[in-house]
Amino acid sequence: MAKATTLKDVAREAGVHISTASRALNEETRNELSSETADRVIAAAELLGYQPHPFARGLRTNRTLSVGMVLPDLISPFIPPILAGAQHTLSEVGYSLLIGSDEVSSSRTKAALETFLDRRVDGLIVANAHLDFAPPDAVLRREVPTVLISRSVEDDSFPAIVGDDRAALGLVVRHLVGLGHTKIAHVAGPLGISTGLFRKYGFVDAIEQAGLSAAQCPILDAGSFRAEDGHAACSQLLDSGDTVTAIVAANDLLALGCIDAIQERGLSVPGDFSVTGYDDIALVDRLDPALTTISLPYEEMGAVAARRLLDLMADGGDQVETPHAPILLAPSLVARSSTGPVGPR
Amino acid sequence: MAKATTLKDVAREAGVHISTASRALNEETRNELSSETADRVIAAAELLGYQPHPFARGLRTNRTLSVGMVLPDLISPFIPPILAGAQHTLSEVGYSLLIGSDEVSSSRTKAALETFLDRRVDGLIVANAHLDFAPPDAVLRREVPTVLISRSVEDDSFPAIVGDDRAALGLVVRHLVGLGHTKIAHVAGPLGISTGLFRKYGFVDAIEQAGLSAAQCPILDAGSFRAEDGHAACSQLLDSGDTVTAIVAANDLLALGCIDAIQERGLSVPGDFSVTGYDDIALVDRLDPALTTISLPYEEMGAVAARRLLDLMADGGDQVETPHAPILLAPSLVARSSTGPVGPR
DNA sequence: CTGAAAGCGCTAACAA
DNA sequence: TTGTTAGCGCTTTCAG
Repeated sequence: MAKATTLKDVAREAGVHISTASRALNEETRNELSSETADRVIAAAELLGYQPHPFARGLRTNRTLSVGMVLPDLISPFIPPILAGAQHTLSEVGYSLLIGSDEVSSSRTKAALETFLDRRVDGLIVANAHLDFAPPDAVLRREVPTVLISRSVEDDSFPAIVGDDRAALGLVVRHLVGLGHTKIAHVAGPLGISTGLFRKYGFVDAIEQAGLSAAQCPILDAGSFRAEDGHAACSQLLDSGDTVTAIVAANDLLALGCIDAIQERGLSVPGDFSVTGYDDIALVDRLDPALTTISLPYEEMGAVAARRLLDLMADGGDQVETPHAPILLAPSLVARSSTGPVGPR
Repeated sequence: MAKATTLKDVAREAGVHISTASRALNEETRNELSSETADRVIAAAELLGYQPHPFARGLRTNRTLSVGMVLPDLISPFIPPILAGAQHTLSEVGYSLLIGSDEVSSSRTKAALETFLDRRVDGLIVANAHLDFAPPDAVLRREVPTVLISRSVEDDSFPAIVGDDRAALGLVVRHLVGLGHTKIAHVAGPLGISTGLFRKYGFVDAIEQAGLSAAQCPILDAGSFRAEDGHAACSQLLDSGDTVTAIVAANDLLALGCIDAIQERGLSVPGDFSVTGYDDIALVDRLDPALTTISLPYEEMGAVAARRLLDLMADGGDQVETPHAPILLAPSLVARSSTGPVGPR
């Protein structure tokens, strides 16, 4: 690797002292110089293809212009848009994004976080949703600005960007009630993950708001967000002889598993049961039946999180200690053919 | 931000000189010390929670332990697994991954690449597939180890990890021929992108290998990888009165567009036309008809690329100049219900 | 085996 | 307006 041209080279080329060159190349200090020398230095830098060494600079300024992002994984359908939103927002203002994923293990989350801390990132975006996860001390001590995505923390001690699960479940339940359903089941996701838990709470709330009988609206725990577990939970429901006419699943995959279980028994969706999902992942609009689901602006979530983080970092050391109210992003209902009026069954 | 403990602190705590502390904490130089002092330093480091500052180290060693990855976008279904494969492989050996996406614009690719270069990444993974893209000089001059994904370059001057499009199209065409098809059309993707172009070449080859008449196997250019363009290309084919019985699309989305166009005309898949896709994206197995397609080990592609890059970086400055034969990853055919025997039509 | 000292490339006081 | 001088935290000769 040919060694890069340094500031010293530029200074020599321009016939000035190295510190003069530094000032000329730095927006904020350029006005301390005569425009002639400044121009000369800039020309020299251009000529030599000078690029400041970020490490040398960072060593002085204590900033890395990088932020770390921890994700539960890279594959789940709603993750890439979040990543994209954050990446674009950050790169526009010169920040680089480091990524780490934990593959659903909170020990790896911690490891990823510690790697980022070691690398002295200027900020952190944590999209890990495990409720049992405790961040490293340095994070807790607010030494590095941090925002949460899809996860709120009990004491609001960090800014959080979350989908409004309560509103979403309200939309879903009202949609079903509008179709005549009064006995509605919920197939819940993993309750150790905030999205799983909060959607369940949202469901309970929505049922109450709608004036339905909680006793007639059972909740099944699928324990995960996978289709097979939705299938299992729904099978159990169907075999129990329960008389619900609609099933609200905590995400799209669980909903697909439910539909499988229903169809396996020779029953139809939405003829015998209406089923709803959550996330509006790709191609669920093309399935038969097309899935009624909740759409969330995931890309915007990433972007909002990044902007919030930029604000935080701009505030510098004086971290606001006051509780941060979570920023809720509005969901929308996408009604398709997996839901319909209550049948005569 | 409370200032972190430095090597100097550790040295003072252990009662040794700073350089001694450095040696004790460095695997390779530890044996130059008496094990007692070494242990003492290590204990002190542990006690103070010492973490070496990567910038200070990087400034000396000229290594950043980071690699940059440029992707066409973050959303396309086959991208996240590639990213995941690379990320895991690299993080296991202590490298961090910086990501940049270009949103299908080669100017942004260049910008991303230059950002990475400025940040002095130790290596580069370029998954950008634009054939008209010219990398920055520094990359061309081999100043930083680089591997390509899903893109091979004419002169084999960079190692490339690619799916074996030729083999894949061979599988597809033989599958169709096995079902009795002899007139097969190809709906090609964008020809300015290597995957689009090479799949087209692969199709032409496969037709020839199978001994079919090229004249009876038309090629339509969809110009993109989107369903709507597949729909348009296929509509044109259907309206032209052509007598093909099977359609090989360059990716799954194009295939779905083709199926739409066929069904709109009251025709059936696979009754009247067999249709194949490419990529095996999520949920195409649940569509009606379920899509026959090609599955590629995308996660492995990311992992292989990362390993290849690690090798390259380990080789240090002495970049092998000899041409690098592309590493081909084997595709597999996933036969589903969108293909069937030639009908009586 | 350990200490001294130089310096990676840059910025930020402080002088002139 | 410009130059001088210290370092940022670390590794690495070079002495001892």
